[in-house]
Amino acid sequence: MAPRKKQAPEPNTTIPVSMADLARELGVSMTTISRALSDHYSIGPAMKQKVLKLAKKYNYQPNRLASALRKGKSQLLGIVVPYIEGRFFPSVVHGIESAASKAGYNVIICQSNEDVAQERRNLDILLSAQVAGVLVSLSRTTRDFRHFEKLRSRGMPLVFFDRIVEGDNVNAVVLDDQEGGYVSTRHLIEQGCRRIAHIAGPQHLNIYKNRRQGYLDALREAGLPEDESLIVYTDMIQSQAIDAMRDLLASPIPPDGVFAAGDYGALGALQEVHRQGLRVPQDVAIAGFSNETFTVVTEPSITTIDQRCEEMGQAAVRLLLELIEADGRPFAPRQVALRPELLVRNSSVRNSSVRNSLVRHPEGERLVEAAAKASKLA
Amino acid sequence: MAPRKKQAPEPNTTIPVSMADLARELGVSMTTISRALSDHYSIGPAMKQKVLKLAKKYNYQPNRLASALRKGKSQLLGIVVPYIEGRFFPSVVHGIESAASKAGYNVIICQSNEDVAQERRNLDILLSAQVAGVLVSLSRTTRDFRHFEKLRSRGMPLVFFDRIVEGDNVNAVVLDDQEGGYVSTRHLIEQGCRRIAHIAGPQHLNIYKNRRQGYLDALREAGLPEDESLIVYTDMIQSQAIDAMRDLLASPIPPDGVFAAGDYGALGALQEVHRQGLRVPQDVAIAGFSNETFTVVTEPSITTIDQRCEEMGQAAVRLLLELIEADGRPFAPRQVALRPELLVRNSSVRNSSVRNSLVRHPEGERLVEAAAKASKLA
DNA sequence: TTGTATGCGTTATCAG
DNA sequence: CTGATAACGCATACAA
Repeated sequence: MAPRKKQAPEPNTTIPVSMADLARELGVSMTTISRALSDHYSIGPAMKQKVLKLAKKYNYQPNRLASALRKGKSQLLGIVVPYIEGRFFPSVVHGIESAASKAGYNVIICQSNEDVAQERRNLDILLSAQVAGVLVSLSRTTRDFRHFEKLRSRGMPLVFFDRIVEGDNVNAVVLDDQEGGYVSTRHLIEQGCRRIAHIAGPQHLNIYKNRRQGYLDALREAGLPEDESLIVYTDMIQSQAIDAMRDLLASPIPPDGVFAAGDYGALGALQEVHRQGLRVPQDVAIAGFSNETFTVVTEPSITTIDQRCEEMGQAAVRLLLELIEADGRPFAPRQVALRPELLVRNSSVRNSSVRNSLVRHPEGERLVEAAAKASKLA
Repeated sequence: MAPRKKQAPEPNTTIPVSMADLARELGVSMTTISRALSDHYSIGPAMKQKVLKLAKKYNYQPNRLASALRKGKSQLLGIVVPYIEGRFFPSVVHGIESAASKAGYNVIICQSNEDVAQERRNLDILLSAQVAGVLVSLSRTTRDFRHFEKLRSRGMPLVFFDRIVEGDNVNAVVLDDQEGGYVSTRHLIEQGCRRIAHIAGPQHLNIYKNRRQGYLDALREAGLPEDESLIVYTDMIQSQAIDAMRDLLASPIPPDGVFAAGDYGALGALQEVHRQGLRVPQDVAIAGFSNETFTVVTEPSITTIDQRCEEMGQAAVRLLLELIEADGRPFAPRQVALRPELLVRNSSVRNSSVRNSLVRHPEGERLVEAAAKASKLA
């Protein structure tokens, strides 16, 4: 029996209306109703109008569950991210939701909390929910990828973003970190730096490895020596960057520029340079990576790389929709690498004419205002 | 006809298995399968084991769509937020998702982009998706609340958070902003400030109105005069706060403390005080609001109010689940106000002994590390 | 152009 | 304790 409440309903309670109800009211078949509502070709315009009008009158809401059950595909996309915090993932999710909703899809969001087991469970849940496709950014503890095999065997469209399974048989969207390291370093070189240090992150993580490689590429291109003593490996946290910078400044020939593979590294470097009474960017120019919110509020503001978070989300959705539309037909997997954007700010600009024009760093202000807007109600 | 592909399936493609399949294989009825899987009381333990084993063998995944369709309720919660960016909303969503998934629910997330029309559309979509309940933070352009009436008439459980519909006939979770303004100001008073300015936000927004009221409460309690010339109204952005601070410092008796109703206000104040060669906190102590990420990286770090974002999400889910479980039975609406947490940092601590112990501001470091962790892969 | 009939996968009811 | 059956709301193959 239907679980419809037979008991006396609450005072102002409306019971939802179904296609069958509309059909009965109009004295036509459900088929007709269905066709009118889904804008099927074989439907008389007069009939269609009548149906639409009645639907509006009764405030008809299609039941997407029923539709999805029947069609075997819902209008839902699943997202699995390690967590929804910090600057990066929320922005990507923002991009995903926007792109998805524009295409008529909604998103179910799951957090793996950096835990493979939970990642696995999330995938199962999304399968159960009959989502049309899945977007995944890997948990840090994921070393074994069999659970994704399961999705594949079920024919579930799958796109990775940011933290991806390496290889050319997966669909994925990433930032071109190597390019990011390259343009940052080249920028420092263009500003006259000749001895550029690198505050590196953990090299088992691809992003940091690639940023370092980009740094080396730029040095090589400029004919500058690759000096391992100028590279300090850290966990990319502020305190370690401070130590790193202290060591670098204590060396016989201290650096005149620093490319940090993360903004917290750049921040630590900036603080230590200041502490030693040196000037940024005149004595040491600094560039970071990730466009953290704080990079525009430091004194001076920090040059950094924007990771195109929203674009990443959009690109991932685009790819996923293609995959969904392919509907099981052969589809050549694609890996998309987004071009990072160098945001030049005061921590790196030595040319004074350029510098003056940058003092107001408009893109920075935009960022600050956007962030202020984004922070609660402000 | 079922849309099951009749064409030759892809090489390693598995077709999903249903209860009917299991029933056939075991030679029992679907009813039995259903009961075994849903742990119904009237099922033999032997039978149950057999079924569970077979389910595992075939990797059975229940179809939640079918279940929800039949039961008239899904295991989905809907969230409508203005956007997923900045510090606040992502954290709340994080809290919501965690609490929901712990209770066996998943969340569909929708952005209104500060647009009532989209907010309305989102609610319709969520109704269509047959969610079990809805969590809403109002768009800024929402002045008319009839669309929520529709949810109510459908008996859809609804909880507001942060940006709520005022009144005691709604379920809502908010931060106690007045308390926040109060404890911040009292803290400044305890640090010896006797002339405390207030950088206020737009007063048509409740949060800012309430923070201002809390500020006044603290002054009154301490017997300090309420001086309107010490209150500057801004849109809570950095540039306006700089101007505000300049004016305040130019007055005949400049303030020795500033409570800003937002961290961007505190930041601007800090910068202007420094620019004028004054010291923070010795000459002017400063406190902000919202615990933005940058408040721990400024020099000095900024005392602020934590908004309990995650707790807010959790509380909202708790309330919503109660509502869902009440299942239409009379439920007295409840408004929950979370206690804000004062985070004392260097911008406000004048007592040197306390100050030294705070130089490392452990909660700040935790924050920084968490943020670093949260920023991409770091 | 419209109608009839059936099934998607699950669960509730009722009878054994 | 188990089974047969109907129904949730919708979409489609097929007949008219």
